[in-house]
Amino acid sequence: MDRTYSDYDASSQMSFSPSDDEDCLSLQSPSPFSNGHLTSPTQTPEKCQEHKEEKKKRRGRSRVKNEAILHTIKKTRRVKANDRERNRMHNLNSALDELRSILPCFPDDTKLTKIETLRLAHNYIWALSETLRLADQCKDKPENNVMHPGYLSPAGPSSPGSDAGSWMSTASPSSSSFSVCTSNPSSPALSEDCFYGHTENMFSLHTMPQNLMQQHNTCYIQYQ
DNA sequence: TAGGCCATCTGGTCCT
DNA sequence: AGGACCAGATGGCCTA
Repeated sequence: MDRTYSDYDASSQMSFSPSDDEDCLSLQSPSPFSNGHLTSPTQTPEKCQEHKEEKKKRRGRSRVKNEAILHTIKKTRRVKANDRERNRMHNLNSALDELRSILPCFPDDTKLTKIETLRLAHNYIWALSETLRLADQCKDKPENNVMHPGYLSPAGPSSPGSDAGSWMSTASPSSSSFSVCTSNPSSPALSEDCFYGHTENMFSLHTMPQNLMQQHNTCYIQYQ
């Protein structure tokens, strides 16, 4: 069972060597001569002076020991904080791994970086939402049974309303602009570099929508 | 070898 | 008071 810091503080006092205890006791507890100063009639002025110097030395030693104890306490707290921080980061990484595992179809041999994972997840969510939105539109207008959402085509949207390049991009929104992605401010940003350069980390353009068709009966969506 | 990514440590700040 | 969270620093590993 772990000790709390206060536990440690208390127990650390018990870790003194016997001589430490003796020093502390002699400084803190009443001496046979009472109240910490010499009242014995047998004390000479010389002995009194020696005793004062001895007390001064002991106080000095005690201060050094107290500083050492504080240092030890700080060090112990730091070690525990480091341990917690390590665990926290491990939990964060586990969550990222879970996220990676549900992002479809990236090659098993290449692990998405953290930033790629987050951006891909963002774009994936956006694409799912967009697909559902289009499916709802199709329900409302059954006569329009063929749709071509623009984000399914590398060439860009087929109409201004079905916009936005590719949801599979992991590019930074701050990276270079790509005309396809600028038509809808709510869509994930996309860079040309990413669109053409990082696709080895992504799944096929058509994979996700086909899955979605099966899952959501969005059978009106067709591909070229 | 430079640059990217990552794990870890660390001190500060906020929250309970 | 103690834990959670955060951001900066640092060093190791890998790749182009």
